[in-house]
Amino acid sequence: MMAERQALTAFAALSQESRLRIVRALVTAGPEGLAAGLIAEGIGVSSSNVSFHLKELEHAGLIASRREGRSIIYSAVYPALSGLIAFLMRDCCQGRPEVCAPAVTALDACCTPSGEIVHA
Amino acid sequence: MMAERQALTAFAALSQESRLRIVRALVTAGPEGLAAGLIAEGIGVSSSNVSFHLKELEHAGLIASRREGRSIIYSAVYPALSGLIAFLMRDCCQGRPEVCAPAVTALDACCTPSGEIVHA
DNA sequence: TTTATACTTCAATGATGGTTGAGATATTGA
DNA sequence: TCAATATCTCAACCATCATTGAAGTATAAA
Repeated sequence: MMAERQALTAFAALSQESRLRIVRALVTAGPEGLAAGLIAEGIGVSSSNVSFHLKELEHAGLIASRREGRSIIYSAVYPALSGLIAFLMRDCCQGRPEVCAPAVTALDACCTPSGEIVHA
Repeated sequence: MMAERQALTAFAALSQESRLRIVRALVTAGPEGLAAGLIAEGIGVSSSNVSFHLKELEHAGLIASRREGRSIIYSAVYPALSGLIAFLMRDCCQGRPEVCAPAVTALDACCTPSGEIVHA
């Protein structure tokens, strides 16, 4: 059960443009993750800057890192994201599931890559 | 489809202790909402302070307000919360649903009030 | 209309956060 | 070992945010 302080740290981490883009990139990249250099290139910031933000995200528990050769690979910590969602929506409907059902549906849809397939 | 800027504003709004408590209180309160005074009392801040934070949350689109007599009633905007979750987890699993399945489960469980029932 | 209640607005203060660039550390190949 | 690559640490600067208290607005009751 995620604590309030943990949730606050996570939301603070996600409230900055570069960091939100990093997390989105790692969420879509999957468990294999991405090297710091690739991330910096992808979001268009300096290496020192991406390093700062990666540390923030790691401290918040949203991403994890491992060394591979001279690269450091970062990846999303999916359970932390699940926990955050659960914290936000806990006891959301007071016995009225129709109130929070759209949220469940929205999350279910996340497993359908890149929207256009929905129209197929 | 939620835009990045909208998500950033929402996460920034949720990254402050008083505001996170306000949202949690309104999420559990349900669509009827709560009067500003009750919210201030519940989280233990001054009326001027809760007013400031309620405005922030309203600008972020996470809560809505309506006047009822001399009270102003605030309530959670559930679709905004769903949208935020969807934005964060979009394309999360790259064809591997098992990666994001725990998030779906966590959210499903939100309709089961106060956690302990999980152990039953 | 006067008084009380419920909230909001405003300005001033102190605290926190983001960016930058220079220098340091770690790994690899020549 | 030397040089190149990849990333991190640090300090300084500027910008943004939270809190407070006083004054203002809106509604309702006496």
